[in-house]
Amino acid sequence: MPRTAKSFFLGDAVTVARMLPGMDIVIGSGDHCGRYMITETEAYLGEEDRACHASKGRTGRTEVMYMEGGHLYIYFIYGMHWMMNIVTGMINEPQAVLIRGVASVSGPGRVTRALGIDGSYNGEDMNVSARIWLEDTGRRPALRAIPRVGINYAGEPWVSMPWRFITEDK
DNA sequence: GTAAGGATTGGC
DNA sequence: CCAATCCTTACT
Repeated sequence: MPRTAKSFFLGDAVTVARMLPGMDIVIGSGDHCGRYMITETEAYLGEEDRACHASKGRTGRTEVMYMEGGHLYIYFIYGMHWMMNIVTGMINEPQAVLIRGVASVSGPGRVTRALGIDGSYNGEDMNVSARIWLEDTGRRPALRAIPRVGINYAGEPWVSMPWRFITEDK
């Protein structure tokens, strides 16, 4: 199965977040080799989106979000969890999609633990990386679109935007 | 330098 | 409900 075309990542985060469920993350590095079907995503859409880290502007942490779509934005939260995001859009359009679930693994912290993702993947380009990439399986599962979680601080309208996508069969 | 809080999880 | 646990950001 071919690696997803680079153009796929250049769309806006909401569009990409809707298309990711059903696709496979393929990760291969030594003792961690695997294929994981994405089941849940959340879109974070640029500096205007108060829930998006880029709403603080360009900082050391958010720098990778300003890169071209296809790069990984990995950050550490609550002193114990890695979060995995796929950057989307053109250069200087800070958007990303949080991977909240893969088949049989629910929760973004559990996803990174299952895949062995850590800070060393921050900035990795899925278009060229030899250890992690995306494959379009052609599956397009039915989705529920509901508000994002854990972002009450963002206020309206951001807290109510239905930018969390989860496969119906869960 | 200091302080506040977090795109979560697991345990009580 | 709440602690864990440390990084990022904002402010002095």
